[in-house]
Parts: sequence; structure tokens; C-alpha cells
Amino acid sequence: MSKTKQTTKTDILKRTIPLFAQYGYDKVSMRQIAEAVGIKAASLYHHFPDKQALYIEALSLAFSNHADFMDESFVLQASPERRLRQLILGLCTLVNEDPDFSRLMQREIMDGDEKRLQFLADHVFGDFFRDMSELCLSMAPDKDPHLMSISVLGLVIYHFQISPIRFFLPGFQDSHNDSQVVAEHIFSLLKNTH
Amino acid sequence: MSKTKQTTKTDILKRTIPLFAQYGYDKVSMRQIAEAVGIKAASLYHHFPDKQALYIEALSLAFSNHADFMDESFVLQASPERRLRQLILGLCTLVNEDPDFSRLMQREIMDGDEKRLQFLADHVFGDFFRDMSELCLSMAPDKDPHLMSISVLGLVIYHFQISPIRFFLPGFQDSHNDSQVVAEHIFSLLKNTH
DNA sequence: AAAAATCTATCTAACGTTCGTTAGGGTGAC
DNA sequence: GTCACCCTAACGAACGTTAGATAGATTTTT
Repeated sequence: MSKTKQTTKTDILKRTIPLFAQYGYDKVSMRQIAEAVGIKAASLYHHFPDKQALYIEALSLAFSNHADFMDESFVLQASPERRLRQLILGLCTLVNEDPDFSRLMQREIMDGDEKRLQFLADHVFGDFFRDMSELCLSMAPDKDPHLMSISVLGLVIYHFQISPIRFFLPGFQDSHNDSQVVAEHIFSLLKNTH
Repeated sequence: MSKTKQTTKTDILKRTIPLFAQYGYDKVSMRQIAEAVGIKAASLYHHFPDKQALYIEALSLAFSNHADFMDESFVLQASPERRLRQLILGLCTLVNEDPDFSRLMQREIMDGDEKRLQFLADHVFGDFFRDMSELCLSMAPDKDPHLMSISVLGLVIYHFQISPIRFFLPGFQDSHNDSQVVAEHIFSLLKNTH
């Protein structure tokens, strides 16, 4: 009978991630989290010492879900150009299908302290960024791979970031919210780089 | 001798903008704003009806300061390629020299309601985005000008956004924080687009 | 095997703090 | 004398958090 009443830490975190992602740390109260989980605020303190710890654990879970994707995009043996294409499409799909992930990352980059930024760089960007730099180097040896990697990331992520306001900008079409269309556009920008 | 004691609305707003930009709406209290201005919190209500109004007016001021820059970049008659180069450099300089502006915009895009997004699109992006789309169309007629404009914006803005974490990423160099270096990199990515 | 003790997850109630905001009074300038 | 500007003091609400009790499951003891 305990199945329906007990709450695990992971249950709480999964319900918490969308709240922090959408509203940000300060706009989400412990009572609001508790309600989303189906318990009272005080009960949260049985699972987590304080709000900060709950947030950090939610972050870790949200990020760990996608830390592996990054690597996978690189294992396939193909031409650099095909790998870049695949990578951009994968990134576009990722940020579009998991907005929580993208928003949490954005909030962390904006407001995170040094320790949290270090964590982000090591465990989320980490290997991905290194592989990306290598790929850039093999495609455009004359360009700075660090700048190139950030440019690729920026192209993908900004198209997602700006989507709330995109509707109000001149020339908007529904297709601009399609991650495949955006991916193709970005790839067409980069493939001629030399 | 009222010069040293009186406070004008604009004085308050100018002191408020950096606070909202750095910490965000919720993390800035009326008492904190008042202290930065040199008065008490209650006195703020002589100038503004409530915190929300103060924030909106601060936003308007921060944005109006740069609404005109956008246009200026387009008046000069030159080849599209030179205009693009100039525009990218101008944008890079803008976002680097006025981080408050960039951060406020980022926060608004993330958390603003529909009305505020509409305002942002009309009065900040507005003409700039239209001119940018035209420029893109003349340089790359086969590409969607809406997507192209956002890509250019994204390249510039993301390089700024990610600067807090850049230090921790592989391949970082001091020069990557130089807006001119970044501008040149971005331009080199785009000039070959056809 | 039954009873007792412990542990786990939750609850209600409340505490102390901070927040946005208001009421009401003072003081100097025009 | 009126108005603009600032002050002190306080209010009510919301917040994070703690104390203490309760019910059910689990473990230990008899």
C-alpha cells in the first residue's frame, strides 16, 4: 500500500525541475514545490536539508540526463561535414525537446557563482566542448576552435532562447519553430566555412 | 542648496538599472534600491507607484539608450559586406560595453510576459531587425532573412552571454573577451555565406 | 509468533525574517 | 501656505525553516 503514498527524492526532483526552469530559483517557493509533489512544505525537509540543496540536486539530475548525449554524437565515424550536420541537428532537437534543460543552463550561466560555473563547464559542457573543438579544427584549421565551438553553440541555443519573442519579429513563420528547419539553416551557414 | 539633496526620477532609474540587470527583479529589494540612491525605501513611492512601475521605467530607460544605435549602423552607404562587418563590430561593442543592457534584455526574453515581449520586439529589436533582414537578403538571397538575422544576433549575443563560463572551457584565451576579436571571428564566419 | 521498539514519511503549527507597501509627520523652497 | 521631497514607524503577507506529534512500516526483542 505504500506505493501511492511514499515519495522518493527523485520523485520530488522530477517535479521540481520544471518549476525552477520556468520561474527561476526565487520565484519558486518550498510550498509551491510541495504542492506539485503532493505533500506539505515541511515534509520536504525530510529529504533535503534546505532549498538550496534541493535546487542543486535538481540541477544535477536535469544536467546528468543529457551529459551522455553529447558524447554519442561523436562516436559515429563519418566525414567531418556529416558529423557536424548530425551534431547540429542533435543539439537543436535537444534544446527544443527539453526546454527545462536549456533554461536551467541559461539561468545558471547568468546567475551561478564561480563554483557552479566550474561544475557546469566540467560536467555539462566538458567532453562535448572538447570534441566539438576537435571537429571544428578538422573542418576549419585556420579558425580558433574555442571561438568556433561557442559560435556553433550560440547559433543553436540562441534560436531557441529567442523563440518566445520570435512571433513578434518581422518575417516570422511557423516553420522557424521547427528544430529541423533551424538545424538545416545553421548547417548551411557553417558548411562553407573554410 | 537643493542640488545635493533632491533626487530626480532619472537619478533613481540610473542607479536601479545595474541592480536589476545584475541580480534580477526578485533579488533586488526596494530597500536595496533606496540605499543605492541614498534615500529610504518609503521615499521611492513618492516617485513611483510601486516596484513594478519602477522596474518598467528602468527597462525603458535602459533600452531607449540604445534604440538609436541600431539605426545608425545602417545609414552609411557602403557595400553590404562592409556594412555587415561594421554592424557586427558595433553590436559586439555594444553588448560588451553595456552589460546591463544585454542582461536586462536576456532576463526579459526569458521571463517577460506577452505584453513586455511585444514592447521589446517593437521598440528595441524593431527597426534594427528589419534593416538587418534587408541586409541579409542582399547578401544571401537564398537564405531566410528572419533566420539569418537571428543567427547574426545569436552569434554576437551568445559570445557575450557565455563569457562568465568561458574561462573554464578548453582553449580559452584572454583575447576571446576582446569584442573586436570576437567580431572579426563572427564576420569571417558569415562573409562566405552564399 | 507476538509484542515492543525503532524508523520513515508525513502532518500541523508556529517562529523569525524579509518583503512591498502605507500612514502620517517634518522641513525647506517657491 | 502650499507643495515637493524625505523621514520614521509600522502593517500584513509570504517566505524558509523548525519543533513536535502521528500513523504506518520495519526491525528487534521476548
